[in-house]
Amino acid sequence: MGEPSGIKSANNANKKSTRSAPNDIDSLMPVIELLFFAYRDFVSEPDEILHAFGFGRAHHRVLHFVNRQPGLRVADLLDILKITKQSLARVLKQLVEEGFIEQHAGSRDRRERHLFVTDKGAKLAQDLSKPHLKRIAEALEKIDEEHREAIKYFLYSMITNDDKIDVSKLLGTPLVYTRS
Amino acid sequence: MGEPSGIKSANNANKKSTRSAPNDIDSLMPVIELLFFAYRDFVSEPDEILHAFGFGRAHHRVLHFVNRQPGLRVADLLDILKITKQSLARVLKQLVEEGFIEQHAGSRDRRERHLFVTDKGAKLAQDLSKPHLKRIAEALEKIDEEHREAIKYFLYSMITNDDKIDVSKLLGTPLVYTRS
DNA sequence: AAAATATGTCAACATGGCTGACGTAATTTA
DNA sequence: TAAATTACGTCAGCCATGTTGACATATTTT
Repeated sequence: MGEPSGIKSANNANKKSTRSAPNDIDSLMPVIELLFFAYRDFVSEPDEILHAFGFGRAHHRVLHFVNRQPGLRVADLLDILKITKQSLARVLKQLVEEGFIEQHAGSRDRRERHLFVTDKGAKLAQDLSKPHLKRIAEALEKIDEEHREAIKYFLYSMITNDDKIDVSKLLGTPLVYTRS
Repeated sequence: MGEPSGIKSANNANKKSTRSAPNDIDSLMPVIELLFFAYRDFVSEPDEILHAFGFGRAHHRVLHFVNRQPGLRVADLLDILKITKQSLARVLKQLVEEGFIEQHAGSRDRRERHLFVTDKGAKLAQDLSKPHLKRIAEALEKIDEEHREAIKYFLYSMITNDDKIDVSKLLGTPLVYTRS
């Protein structure tokens, strides 16, 4: 993540760059609403696919993160999803029973359950990611690299401070967020 | 919305600007995840406030949009939220009964119910928006105007095409999205 | 041997989606 | 003007997914 070139590191030192984009309520409210609309529609296509499998968004999230990080432990998943183990257990159990995810006891610590997608699970994860990747690719295609960094930086900034480090590790970004 | 300066209007004509930001899966996946984490944490603070009132996210959405657009009709709200009237009725009823929202029959068409927040409703809407505005303001403070436009453009791009016009109208943005 | 940890499970509850069916008042249309 | 359509409300029930609390089991750490 870090701070791309266009990100101000000083405290609003550059007056000019802030022109016509004040941080008043009327400028910020549309961003709140854009986040709502973006998320509303972003999840809509996967939701339809999931429904055909008798699954829901909760299954999607589990499958996604297990697919992306093979060997993830249950505890890791709880940290990522921020739900209770009972909530997770319900959907994870279904995914395991229906052959989308496999569990293997840890070799060093055999209490741990390491999670892996099966071929079937990988296939579904890929199908679910397709509409997401398409939306994002089509949007970013028209956006310069510098701006893409700003977009990622903005989304990253929406994360609660205490969780930023965890997320940046998870995303494979070695940089730790620091306030300017 | 429109297309800010940094947005490419040609079909990837400028090779240089795309360097080190390919649209491969490994570059795009973190954006999917950032959207998840951003939303997960974005709603977390309002959720806590709502809980103290015995309300949930559904109440928040209704209150937010009615507050932002006084006189909104029930049908408008259904279009915005994309839920069924039965789902809306449940939360709207509570908000009306508890004095956060008022309904007034339309003057031209008396079948219509126009919705307005009461003072109490406006106060709660404001309290709920505070953590949102804070997160966004702090993030955007460090971001140049040009990049801010890119961020809004990106979020707008996540919206399903058929709904883009509605949203741009709602946001008070006169520009209609057009593909380049 | 005792304590802590990782995970699983049972039971019950709340929120907020959904479908389907039906009702009522007001407006529009044939 | 009678009939159709529209805007909205409501009843009933189902499903997904969040919650809390309590307890069990295996394994590792102290």
